[in-house]
Amino acid sequence: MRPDQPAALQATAEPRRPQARQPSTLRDVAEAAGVHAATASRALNPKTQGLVSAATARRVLKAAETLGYQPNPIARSLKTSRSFTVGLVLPDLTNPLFPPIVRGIEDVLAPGGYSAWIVNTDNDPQRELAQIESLRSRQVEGLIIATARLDHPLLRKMHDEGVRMVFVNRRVENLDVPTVTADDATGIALAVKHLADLGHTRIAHLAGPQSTSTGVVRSRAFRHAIRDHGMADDPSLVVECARWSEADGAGAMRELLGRDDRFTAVVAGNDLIALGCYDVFAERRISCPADISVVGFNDMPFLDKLSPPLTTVGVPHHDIGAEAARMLLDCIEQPERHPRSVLMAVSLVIRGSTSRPSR
Amino acid sequence: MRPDQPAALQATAEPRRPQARQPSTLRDVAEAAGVHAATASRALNPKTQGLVSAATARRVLKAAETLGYQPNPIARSLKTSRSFTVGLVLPDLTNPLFPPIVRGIEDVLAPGGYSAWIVNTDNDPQRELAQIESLRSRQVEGLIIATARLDHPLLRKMHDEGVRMVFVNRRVENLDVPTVTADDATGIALAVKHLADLGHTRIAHLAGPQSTSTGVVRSRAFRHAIRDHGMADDPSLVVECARWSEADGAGAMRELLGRDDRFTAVVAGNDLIALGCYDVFAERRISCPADISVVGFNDMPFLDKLSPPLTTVGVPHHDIGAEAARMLLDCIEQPERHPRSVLMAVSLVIRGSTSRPSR
DNA sequence: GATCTGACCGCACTCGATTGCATGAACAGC
DNA sequence: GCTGTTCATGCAATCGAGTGCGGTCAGATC
Repeated sequence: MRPDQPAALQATAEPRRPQARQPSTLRDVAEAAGVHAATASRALNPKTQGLVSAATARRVLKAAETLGYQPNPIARSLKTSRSFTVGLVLPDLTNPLFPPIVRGIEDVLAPGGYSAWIVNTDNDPQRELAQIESLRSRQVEGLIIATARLDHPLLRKMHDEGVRMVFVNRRVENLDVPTVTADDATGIALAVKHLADLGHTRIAHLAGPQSTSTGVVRSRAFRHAIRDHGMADDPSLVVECARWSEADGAGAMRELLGRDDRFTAVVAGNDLIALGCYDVFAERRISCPADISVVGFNDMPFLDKLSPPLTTVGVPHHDIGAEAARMLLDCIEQPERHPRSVLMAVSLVIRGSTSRPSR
Repeated sequence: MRPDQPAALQATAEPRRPQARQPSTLRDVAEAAGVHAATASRALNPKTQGLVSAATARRVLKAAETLGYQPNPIARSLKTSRSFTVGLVLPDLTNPLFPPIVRGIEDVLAPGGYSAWIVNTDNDPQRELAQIESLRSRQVEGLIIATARLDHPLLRKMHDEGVRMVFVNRRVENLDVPTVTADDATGIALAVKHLADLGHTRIAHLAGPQSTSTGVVRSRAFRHAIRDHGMADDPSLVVECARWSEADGAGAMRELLGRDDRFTAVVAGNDLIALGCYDVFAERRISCPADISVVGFNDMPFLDKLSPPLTTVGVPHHDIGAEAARMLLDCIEQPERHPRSVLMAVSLVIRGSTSRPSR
């Protein structure tokens, strides 16, 4: 004590910013309850509560309550090497396909006490590596991956290292990792059938990247469906897009129109590619669906407000996310359980971009 | 060594899952370099590297390199109480307005070595509290908040506690927190001027929630602009939406049509509200823009593909996020610097939903 | 009354990195 | 040859929580 020093000076010495009264720790609780920190720890943890007498447990709980004690997740993670966090690896959050999936994931994780950490890779392997390393160094307990390519050494290596993961939408060739995808083949079959029923006989396909399982499955399903309906499997009616993007969809559509304009309908690899078609239609004053019908895939938000509203294959975004999260939690909490993969049911959403052919 | 035991059995004893050879620690590096862990720590940290001789620093760096050493962020956080993580509090990620903002934030954070942790509140104060507490317990170094309401006790309390934060899009009444918003008033003025120039004389406004600063600023700007153009400030032409949603926008439009259908144009509080108008137009076979012109706000993605393409006020989403992140980093790294707020410039994006009035 | 049992609790260490302090060596100056 | 610096490095504590092990004490048993 130095009574000669003005109190005011002492006060101004420290609190430049109103110090967020630092949260109480386990030791504080222990002290308040008159026990050792170890005892407080056991009393607070349901799994070890039996090691403590009921009376002291109550005292500790009460102390924790009045102090508003919140365990420090960082300290806990350091000691237990658990984080109750999972990583979510997306190509790009601005693709409207993903936010509903994210919400589905979070809705399942939250009740289990887990949270998701979202990163974007922009389909750049460098970025992907950096982001995944960042997630792993933060002790995520598993990863939900939406960026898989058929040939994906990084993911293959991680699988060999025993990293727990679940794929959504896409898979890696010959890699036995639990996966949840839409039933792509059925979706494409529905789309082709719809067009065939309308009377289309020359149907083109703007395929997604053949470096992704989704692109391969959908384009293979397209060719099967075409033949199933007695049409010729004409390779000149299939164009591959390098990426799942509007710009690539537009490019592919221009390519297609350059090759042959006698087709009357297009099955796009996904909705963004279909949007690319719309761009080209606007450019060249092609009328949809009068001149060309278009079907998309995914039923991402707001398609019903397009001009014309896009006919597409509806997939249960939210459920896909939820199911992926459930699968990952299973991997974490019941490692012995055999991993499973699921196909989610799809349905055709018929809107204004498809009609009978006019030619 | 127990040569009597078959090697195969030894192999199967342990590695059910190919153990992710655990990452090397600072002690491993120190040992490899033949120094103490403390020395290794100093050698690896640029700020303390001067305390170590150049020769040992080199040895340590090399050892770290060959071992592929990555510092454990959890242990570091525990000791330094820094996390290089900021929290990002959104109402709902599925609102297409936010993903581009998120990307803007990440683009600024990443070069600084920071990451963002995204949470959704669904505008539910309970959830918001829980999510923010979760973020704070994870030692986030600051928060970027997109859920502010004019009256927001939680945020006010956090500000009093010295929590570093930045608001985006909206603010809290009388709370001096750095904020980055679009120039709402100018945007609305541009919209009204555009409609007035087209010849509209009865212009309605579907206001956003008046519990948000954005809702208040935009509706006030609307009334000012109306008077500036010599029109009557008729309260029956303004309807408030309870939330910034398509459904509420539709409800408000129905209400407006019930009151008076002589208006020829609508300034919607934001794009989602404008989409609600589209829904009602479809419902009642009202033609846009022939019967009623509509202007939105925000220029969220894909509006150009609507039918009709929506005229709206364009805001620099990416830059808003980037600027918010910069401001937060300033708060963190230069606490003495006086906080600033910025208005981002907007521009009118004229598309097909506005035309001269037909009546 | 000595011994045993078992419930309860505290000690001390650990997780991995950081940092104040102390030690030691090398070297200059007298 | 002795003292005083300076620089490099090691020691040990710390962040907050979790946990193996051992100690204490009450009550039961013979």
